[in-house]
Amino acid sequence: MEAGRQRQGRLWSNLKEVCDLLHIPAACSVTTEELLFQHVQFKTGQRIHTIGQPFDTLYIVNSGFLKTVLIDEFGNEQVLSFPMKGDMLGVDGIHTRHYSSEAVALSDCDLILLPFKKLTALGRVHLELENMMYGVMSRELVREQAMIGMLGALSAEARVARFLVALAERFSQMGYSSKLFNLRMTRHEIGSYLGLTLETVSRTLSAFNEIGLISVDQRTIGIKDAEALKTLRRLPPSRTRAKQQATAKTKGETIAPAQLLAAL
Amino acid sequence: MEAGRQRQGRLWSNLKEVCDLLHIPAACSVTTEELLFQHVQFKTGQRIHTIGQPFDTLYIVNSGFLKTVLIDEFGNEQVLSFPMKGDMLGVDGIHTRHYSSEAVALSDCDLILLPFKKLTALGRVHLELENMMYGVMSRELVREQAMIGMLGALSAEARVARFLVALAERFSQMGYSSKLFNLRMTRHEIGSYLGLTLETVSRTLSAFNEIGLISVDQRTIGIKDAEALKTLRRLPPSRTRAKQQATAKTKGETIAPAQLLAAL
DNA sequence: CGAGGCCTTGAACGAAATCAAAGTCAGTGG
DNA sequence: CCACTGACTTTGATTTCGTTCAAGGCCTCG
Repeated sequence: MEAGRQRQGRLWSNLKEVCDLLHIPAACSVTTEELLFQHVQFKTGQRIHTIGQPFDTLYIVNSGFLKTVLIDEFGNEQVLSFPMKGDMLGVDGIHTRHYSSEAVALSDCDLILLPFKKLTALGRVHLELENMMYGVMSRELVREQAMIGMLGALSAEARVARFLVALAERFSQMGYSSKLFNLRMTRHEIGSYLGLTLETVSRTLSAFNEIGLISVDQRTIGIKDAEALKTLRRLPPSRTRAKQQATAKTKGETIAPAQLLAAL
Repeated sequence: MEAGRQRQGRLWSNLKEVCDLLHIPAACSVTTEELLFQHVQFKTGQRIHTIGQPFDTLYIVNSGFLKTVLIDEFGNEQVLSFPMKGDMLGVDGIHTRHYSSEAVALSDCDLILLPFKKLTALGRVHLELENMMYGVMSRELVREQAMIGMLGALSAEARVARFLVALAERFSQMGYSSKLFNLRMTRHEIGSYLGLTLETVSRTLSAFNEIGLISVDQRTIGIKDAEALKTLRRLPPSRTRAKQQATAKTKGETIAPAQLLAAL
C-alpha cells in the first residue's frame, strides 16, 4: 500500500551521534565527519520493512514510535516490541538475509539508515562500532529473554504493571516525564504485546486507576505509585475485599493498599 | 555447589569444525590448524555460568543437552531454552559484560570455549567468523521472537505440540531419529519453558497419546502424526465429543480425527 | 451530523492453575 | 535381595483468571 518511503534526505548523522543515540560510550576516535549516515522519515502507518523482504539495512530510531510484529498463518498480528528513540530495527534480518518481522510507524518517525555491509566494513576499522553492534544485539536478546520470562510467569495485572513501568522509564531516559505520558499504541496492540486481550488490558488499567496506582484518560497515563507497580504480582479481588479483610487477623484495622498489593 | 569445571582439555577444534557445528558455510579459507578452540566437559547438573558472573567467553555445544534459565525475585526458575548440539551459549553476557542467565547441563556435555576477545579479534581477520557471529546472534533473536509469538498467542495444546515438533526436527538435524526420542528435561522444565504448569504438560501429552498423535512412556516420546502436531490449534473437548458429533451435520458418520484437530 | 475506530463494562464461559492423592522409577542402604 | 526414600509423573476435583460475547459510550474526522 504505502510502501514508498518519505525520502527527504535532509539529515545526516555522524558516528558519534549514532553511538550517543545507542548509549554506547563512543571513544570518539572519529571526529572526522566523513562517516555519515542518512536519515529517512516515515509517516504514521507506513511500513519500514515487511516480512520476507530482502535484508540490507538496519535502522536506528532517532525520533518517533513504532511497533514490530509477526504475522501468523491466519493474518493475526503478534506485537513483538515498541521501538522508540535509540532502538535498533532489523537485526532479525541478518540471519536469513530477509526480515522476519514487520516494522510499522505508530507516529511520524525519523530513522537513521545503517547499510549492513557498510556497517560491518566500518566495524573492522572502528572498534567501537563493532562493539556497539555486538552490544546492541546482545541487549536486544536480553530484552526478549525478559519478555519470555514475563509471558511465561506473570499474571495479567503484573504484565500490564511492568509494561507501564518500563514505558515510564523509557520516557524518562528520553527526557520526557515518567509520571505523565501518552500511549502511542491501542489497547489491542498492548494486549498482543503482553499476550492478553484488549478487554483485559482495559479492565486492568481501570482497576489500577480505581485503587490509585495510576490515572487513565484514554491514552493519557499518569503514574501515581511506580513502586507498587514495579512489585505488583496480583491484585486483591475487588469484590471479595471485605471478606478478605475479615479473614485477616489484623485486629480490625483496615489493610493498607500496599500490603494487599505486595501479597504473593 | 559444583561450580568447578570438569577440565580435561583433551579436545580441540579448529575454525572449520566450529563453523560446521554452527551450520555456517565456512569458506574454509583457514586450513591452517593454528586456530584452535579448547573443549570443556561438564557433567549432568553442573552449571556452565551463573547469573551475574563476569562474562568473557561464549560456548558452543558440541554434544549433550542443557537448559538456560532466568531466576526471578523469589528463586523461581524460568526456562529460556534447551540448547543442544550446534547452539551457542552466553551471548546474553556481551551487553553488560555479565551473564544475565544461567546455563545448566541436563546431561554430560562437551562444550567448545570461545573467548570473546579472541573471537572478535579473529573476526576482523577472518570474515566468515565475523559473519558467523552476527548470523548466530540474529538467529537466536529470531528464535526468541518466535517463542514470544508462541507464548502470546497459542493454546497449551498447540505449545506442547510445537515443542515436540521442534524437538523432533532438532534430533533429525543431529542425525537421530525424529520419530522416537528421549526428553532430557522434566515436565516441570517443559512447563516453565512453555509458560504452563507441569500438570498441564503431563495431561496434554496424555491426551496426544490417547488420540494417537504420539506415544508416551515416561520420557520416551514417539511421534506418530507430525503433520497434525504442526498444525494443531486446539484439541476437541474429549468429554463433549459425543455432543459435538451430534451437533455436526455429518450424515451420522464419525468425524475423522484430522478434521477435529485442524478445527480453528 | 453520522460513521467508524477505539475504549469500557458486564455476564457467562472455559482453559489452565491449583490442590490433592496415587503411582512409577532409580538409587541407597540394611 | 528388598524395602525405603525422594524425585518425577499421572490423574482427578475444584477454583480462578482471563477470554469471549455483547452492548453501549466516546472521540475524531469527513
